[in-house]
Amino acid sequence: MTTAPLHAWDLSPKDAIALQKALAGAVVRSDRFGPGGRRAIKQVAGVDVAFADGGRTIRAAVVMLTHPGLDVTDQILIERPTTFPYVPGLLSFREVPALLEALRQLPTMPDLILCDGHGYAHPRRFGLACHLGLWLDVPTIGVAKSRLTGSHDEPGPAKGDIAWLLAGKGVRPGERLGAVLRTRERVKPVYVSAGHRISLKTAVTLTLRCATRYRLPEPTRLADKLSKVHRTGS
DNA sequence: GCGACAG
DNA sequence: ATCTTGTCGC
Repeated sequence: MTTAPLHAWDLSPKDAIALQKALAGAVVRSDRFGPGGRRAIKQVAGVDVAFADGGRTIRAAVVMLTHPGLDVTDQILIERPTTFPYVPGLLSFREVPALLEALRQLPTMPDLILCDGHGYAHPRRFGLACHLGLWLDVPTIGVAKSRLTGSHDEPGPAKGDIAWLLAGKGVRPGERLGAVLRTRERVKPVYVSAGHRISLKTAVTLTLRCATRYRLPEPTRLADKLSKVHRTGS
């Protein structure tokens, strides 16, 4: 096998997996906000994508909000051809390129990004949130709606209740990969895991802080809504 | 070999 | 993810 380019998105599945293994070790899983590593979070962004034309077009959306006020300050929506198929475990190669194009159109880079998908809770510990965060060197959190890997018990029924997502057989079995968090009473929980430059504990705290009255935290919920806005409205 | 499998 | 209508409940 040839050496996988350290910065390319059009890789074969085999090379994409090799790249994930090579970059996983560079992900920082402790709190390092801002240039100095301890700046306050004043801006938080949510990102998500949707597909159109039977999957041939990918639409990336980013919504910027103030923190902790959660007032929307910027909204970006871009479209481009889909270039990578959906392959479990390789989601970042399909969505990150479009997300980067949308994020670079923001007037300023956010202090934190909430992603729709897993971060550390990934077969090779390199989910979409890790990949995007490492690429931009910005703190990121993975907030997924369903499980990709690992096992867990059912969290309590109250808002804020959690259950740990634990690794199955493989390297470090039983390792804590993320948290299954109940963001609203009696609603299906979400899976929270660290992306880049953040600890799991802080990821859970911030996700909960952004989850005001819906199952999904505001940044991600609004980005999801924006990505599905068809051309006609404004 | 047989399932599982983010969006 | 997307394809799809109405409907039950707070």
